[in-house]
Order: sequence, then structure tokens, then C-alpha cells
Amino acid sequence: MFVSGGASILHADLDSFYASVEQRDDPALRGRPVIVGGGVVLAASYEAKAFGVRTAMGGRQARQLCPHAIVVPPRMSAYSQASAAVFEVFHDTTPLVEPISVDEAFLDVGGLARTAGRPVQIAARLREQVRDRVGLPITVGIARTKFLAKVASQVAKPDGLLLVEPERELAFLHPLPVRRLWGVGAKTEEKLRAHGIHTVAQVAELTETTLAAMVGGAMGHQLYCLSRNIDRRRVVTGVRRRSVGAQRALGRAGNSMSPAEVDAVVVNLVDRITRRMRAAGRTGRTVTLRLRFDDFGRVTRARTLARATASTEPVLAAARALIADAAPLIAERGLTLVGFAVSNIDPGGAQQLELPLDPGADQLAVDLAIDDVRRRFGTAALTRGVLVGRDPGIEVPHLPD
DNA sequence: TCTGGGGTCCTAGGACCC
DNA sequence: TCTGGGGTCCTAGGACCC
Repeated sequence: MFVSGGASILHADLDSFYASVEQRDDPALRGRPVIVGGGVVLAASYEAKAFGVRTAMGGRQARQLCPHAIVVPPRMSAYSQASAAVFEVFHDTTPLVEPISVDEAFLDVGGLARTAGRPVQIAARLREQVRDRVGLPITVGIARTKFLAKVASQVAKPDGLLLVEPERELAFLHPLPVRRLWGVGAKTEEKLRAHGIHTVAQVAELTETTLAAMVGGAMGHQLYCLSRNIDRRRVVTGVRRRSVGAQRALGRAGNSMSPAEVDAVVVNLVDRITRRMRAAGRTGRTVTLRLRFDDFGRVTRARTLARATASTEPVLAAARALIADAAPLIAERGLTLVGFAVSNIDPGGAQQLELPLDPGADQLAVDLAIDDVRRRFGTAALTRGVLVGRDPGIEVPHLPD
């Protein structure tokens, strides 16, 4: 099966995910402006967005814009369940699903023409299924590249479906504002604006060298490519996490916390992180402390351990040492947020691959199972693994480190 | 505008190695 | 005593994304 060159990448994106779940579960909320989250807007229904309410906006401002909005507290477990149900629909559609977040994924449906129809038909059916089985609206963008599929879904929102045919890619892309380009936020938008550049078409007129001088090498290259819809990224499954973190906003109360109270927060954060790492079978080496102060200034401090771990004690020891080093900063600037992340995740150290073998499996069966793992995960998969056999007569091949 | 919680990637300097 | 070129790892900060 070879790539046809047609538009066969789907970007599926649930609309106002948290708010839609709330409207689904409480009929009284349907058709009305709903805001999820009090201090900060975690999600807003389209009825609330019509008043200018946006995700990540302060709660006070949101209520000023939309005084009659119904504000509900988040119900994370309900969203997790809804997400799992939606991903079930995704996986029923194609095995090539690349999750981006709880409410978003890329799907490659290029190889399904014979069995499932054209991508537009597949996308329409997927939307119906999510509506019928989970009760949520979802928007799907279809294009030849991941980047453009995502742009298409953004343009098609809410509750829409948009196919960008290969022959009209640039006609679709070029009139859009630069902010639509992946990686362009407030700062980069401002840099480009300073040069009189507002649209994707204007970016596409520039050389890579010119762009690199404006926004840096990597970003310049990216903008050069995306503005021409050059995007060779494939839809990939099984992307590994690179860090695990947790944080807690303390507000002004953080200013007056005693060292013991801060330590209690640290212990709790480290416990949550290492618990999740153990559950996922991952280890990491670098512990990063993240602090936010009264003036909203931010700072990070990091420490790298001798070996990767998911145990509470060494991570907690590093976390406490980082806090101790930062104590003068905290005293001086006033603490309002503390967080940790463990990164430098070991690519294989903690993964225990269980090879299913029939009872009485012989050496050949073990070798075949290992070959299968190598085919699926690459030859590097086993180089740092440990295999435990019950029968001492069966050998695990010596694997170079 | 006054701010949650979870992430990713890039840049740049210093230490260290061959 | 001074000197190249190339590479890795670590730390800190910044921008961006959902």
C-alpha cells in the first residue's frame, strides 16, 4: 500500500470539550452559555464564546463579559470517561490514531478506500458515531498534511466537516492570518507584524533566510515550510511521554506559608508524580522545580540524578534540595505557585514487555516472540530490557547495551 | 487581562571530552 | 603556553500548545 497523495489525514477535535460534556449531562445547560471552572475558564460553550469568553481567561473577566453564564466546577473523571469513549470510536475507524490531547487526534484513513470509502465519507460517519455513541459534537478537518488538516478543523468549528482538496491547498491557506500557523503565538505574531506581515501569503513570499533572521532558525524553517504546506510528518501511534509533572497554584496565600506548609505541598506533588510514573512504568532522571512569584515572574531550577528512578525518596530528596536552594528567592519575591516535573525519561528502562507464550514454550517460541517485538518496536526495544523466564532452560539472548 | 494544570520544543552558555 | 574542531550533557529561560 503506497501513499496516494490524496487528502487522507483527519484531524478530529471535540468542540468546547468540557462544556459540551456538561451540556450533554444536564439538559438545563443546553443552548445556554456555560463556563467550566471558576478562577480561570477551563472551557466555554459556544453560547458563552459568543460573548467573548475564551479559554484561560480570568473568571472575573469572563463573568463581566457574560453575566448570565452558568459557571460549573470541572468534573475531570466525567471528561476522562468521555475521552476514552471517543477514542474508542477513533480506533474503530482506523488503527492509525495519533492522540494529541484528551479531545484531539490525527487519524490516517489513507489505506481504507476499499473497505470504508473515501475520507469524507469516513469522516462523516465518524462524526455521526461520536454523536450517537458518546453524545458529543466533533469537528473534523481533512487534508493531505497534518498541519492543514488541523487548520481545516479550526476553520470548520463548531460541529463541522471540512475537506481541503490537494489542488486548492494554497488558495485555502494563504488568506489566513499568521496566527493560524503552528507555533505562532502572541510573540511571534508581534515580530511578524513589526515587519508588516499579517497573512500566510505574505510569509510564503519570504525566503527561509529572511524568516530565520526575524524569528530564529528553527521557527524560520518551520514557517517557511508551513506557509507552503510542506509537512512531511506522518500520523504515528504510540508516542512516548517526555516528562511527567504536577503543579499547584497557591495564590496570595502562598506568601504567608511556613516552610513546613510548603514542604507538605512538595511532598504531595512528588507523590502524585512518582505514583503516575510507576503506574505508567516510566523512570526519569531530571527533576525540575518551577516557581511563580507575586509579580508573576517565573523561575526554574533543575537537578539531574545519577540514575533514572520512579521512587518517591530520591525524587523527593532532589525536590527538597531545589526548594532549599530557592529559599532566598521565595522569601524575597513571594511564592504563588510551585510545581515539579520529572524529565529525561528513560526510553526503555522501565518498560517491561511481557511476551505472551504458550505453556511449555521452547527456545524457538521465545526467539519468535523477540523477533515480533523487534518488528513492532524497533531493534532498540530490547537492548536495555530485562527478560525474566520461568524455565531456566530457556535463554534470553545477550543483548548489547 | 490579572492568570489552572498539563505538556512540547528551541536557544544559549558552560563544563567536559577527544 | 596557546591553540582547532567537533561532540555530549546539563542548566535556565522562553515561547507555544491544549
